[in-house]
Amino acid sequence: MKIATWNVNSLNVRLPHVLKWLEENPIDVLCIQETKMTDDKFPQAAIEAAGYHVVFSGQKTYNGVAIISKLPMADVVKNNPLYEDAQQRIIAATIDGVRVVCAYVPNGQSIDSDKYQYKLGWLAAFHDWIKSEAAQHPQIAVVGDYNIAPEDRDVHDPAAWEGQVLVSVPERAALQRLLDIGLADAYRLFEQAEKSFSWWDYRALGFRLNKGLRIDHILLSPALVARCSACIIDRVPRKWEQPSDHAPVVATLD
DNA sequence: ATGGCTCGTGTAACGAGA
Repeated sequence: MKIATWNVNSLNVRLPHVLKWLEENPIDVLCIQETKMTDDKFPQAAIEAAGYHVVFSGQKTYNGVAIISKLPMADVVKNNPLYEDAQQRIIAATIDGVRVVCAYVPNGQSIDSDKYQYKLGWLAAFHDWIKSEAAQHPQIAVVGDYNIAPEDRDVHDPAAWEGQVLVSVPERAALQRLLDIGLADAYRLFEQAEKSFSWWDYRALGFRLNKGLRIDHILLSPALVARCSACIIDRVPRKWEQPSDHAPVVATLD
């Protein structure tokens, strides 16, 4: 099973990219974030016509998540049952015995913002829910746009970013608490090139100069770590016309 | 240089993203 996560930054704009990428890559499960559309606008028919099942949870303008899967999905959950949230940021499903959680973690905007406090509270509740999900599902993958760069090596210019949102100590601690449940960052199970990122700013030639952050992650339970033979970031669609600012992260489970 | 670009909204700028 190949499982991927990709923040598409508007499925309205990026549906052709998603379909092209699925056509060119043998992906079994693709979790997408920032669909930015209500469920009545979701392009379900186009995705099903491409040979996939899809479940989705969206809202107008902001957020919105979906899981696209070759195999049928069961036990679909939208949002965290432990956390009242008007924003649509989580969808989960069980696929071929694997519990897949697709999450769009709040950005936080800046560390002095109300949105930063929302992010930390959201992450605390997410931790509690994932802990119970992991206890019930030995094979669990918790994937998505975490909006957190785990370490300085995941940041193009750690000095410039020090203490800022996406790299601050409380955010990194929240991510570490998720790992402490027993989950592993699939990307770091393997040797990777230095300066590997999953997001690059649209501005100031961010991608061409590789000024990026690694903020999209695939976290795996021990039973899935045992099955995981590769994890890569696919930079190819970031080079396409009118790209998302994020690249897909792909884990191979044998 | 706290911007740079790209979204949605709505049809002009502006908020938000990261």
